[in-house]
Amino acid sequence: MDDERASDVLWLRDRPEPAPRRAEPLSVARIVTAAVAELDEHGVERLTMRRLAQRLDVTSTALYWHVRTKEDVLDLAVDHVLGEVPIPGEAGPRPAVRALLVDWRAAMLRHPWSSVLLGRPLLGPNVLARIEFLQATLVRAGLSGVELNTATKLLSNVVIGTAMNDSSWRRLGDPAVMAEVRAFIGGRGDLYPTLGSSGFLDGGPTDDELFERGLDRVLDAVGLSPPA
Amino acid sequence: MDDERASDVLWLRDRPEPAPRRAEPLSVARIVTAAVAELDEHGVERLTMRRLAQRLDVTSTALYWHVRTKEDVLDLAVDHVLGEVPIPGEAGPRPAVRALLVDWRAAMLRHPWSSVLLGRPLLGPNVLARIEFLQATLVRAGLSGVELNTATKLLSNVVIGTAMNDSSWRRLGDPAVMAEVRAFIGGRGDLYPTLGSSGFLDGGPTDDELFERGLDRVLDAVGLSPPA
DNA sequence: TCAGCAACTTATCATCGATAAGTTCCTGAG
DNA sequence: CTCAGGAACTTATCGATGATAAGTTGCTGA
Repeated sequence: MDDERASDVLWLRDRPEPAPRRAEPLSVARIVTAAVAELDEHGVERLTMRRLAQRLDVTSTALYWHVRTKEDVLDLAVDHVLGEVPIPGEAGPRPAVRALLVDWRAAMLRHPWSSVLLGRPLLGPNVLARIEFLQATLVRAGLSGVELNTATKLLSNVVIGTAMNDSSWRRLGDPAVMAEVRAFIGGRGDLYPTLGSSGFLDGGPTDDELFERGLDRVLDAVGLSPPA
Repeated sequence: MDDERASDVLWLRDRPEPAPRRAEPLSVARIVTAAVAELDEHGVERLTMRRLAQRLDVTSTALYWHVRTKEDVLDLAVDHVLGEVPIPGEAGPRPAVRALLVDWRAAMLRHPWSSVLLGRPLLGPNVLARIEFLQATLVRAGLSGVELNTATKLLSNVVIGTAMNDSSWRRLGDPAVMAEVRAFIGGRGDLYPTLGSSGFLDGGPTDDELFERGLDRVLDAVGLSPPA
């Protein structure tokens, strides 16, 4: 791609082959799809404009025709992940909110790199649509004013926090490393007596169960009528 | 530092001046302090091993004597921020937990770059000490088993989520940009009817107030005896 | 038919993280 | 007193990376 030199001598150079006729032209959509795939496979630190271009069979500079910076690509990728979150249909406010948030978290955990990229303001259309739905549903449940905004922020914070935490643990995946961590903390009973023996690090319910338990508590606390 | 060429001709080169006698030698602690300062001033994307070295009046490669990679520096910087969070003294469980979490959030918002770096597992001594305190206090309040771990995760997730969200909004600080965002969302009443009119983006209580309100709800929900 | 623009490629930068190979100064054993 | 040796640096250098500038190509419509 970026390499591949031609001869310096004019007459020895290959004639510019029939030009393979690009099947489908590049587009922002294709770039984003490729970026998400690349991120899923190799993680955020290995996403390079060149690697991305290679995957699309283009030179890296071609990307800049469709996209202004690499950051644009990352923003688009994050919003793409949120596009995977289904917006609940007809349902009572509580089940609707619960489903939205559970799926939101699940989508982020399917793409663990996405939580690393939450640093910048989330303003993509997919994010906004989900926050709009969240808040609209809370309104439907009778919230308003300060209570409404408290609940909106609290709920989205819980999801983002959990995605952040759980996916970062998941990212160090290697069970050997995980065992090392447990051994380190468990071995320092002087410093971490509670953490070492509470089952916080191992055993017990899965992340998902703990999250859903916590979420139900928050939904209660926020004033969404408890499940029948 | 890294530049500054000498003559190629041996006899024309300056004699190696008296060697300014380094006052205090480099150390991991000094590196971290400088890193935090640099991050506070210029943000995460401008932290460079060279800039960091320059601030310490050393060449960039000198840093690698004390630190293995740049990531080490970032990990240390994040843990340093958590070191600023005071561990509450004698107090009832609820006020203690509340104070810890409020201060935790405040520390992260004082260093808005820190939330961007939460991607990796938090295993520094300062983080662990605070999580240990959190969980120990919850035990003191009577929690145990699944309830305990649910509460621990939920509470830390709420803090991390809020730090993430609020600091990313704060980071786009420029009121002009903020106004632009508001105008964009408010102008799309077709897409975002609720968000545009709920005061979610502007007016009303500050981030801090909304956070503390939400936190109190969660503390209730988690089974910490409500305040007297 | 040909001007002109969209959609690329080639060439090239400055900058970055990191390694390898010196260099210098201080310390302590003899 | 000295001098070996290691701690704490510096110089030189590498390959990658994000990004820009300046071509090049081929389709389209007047």
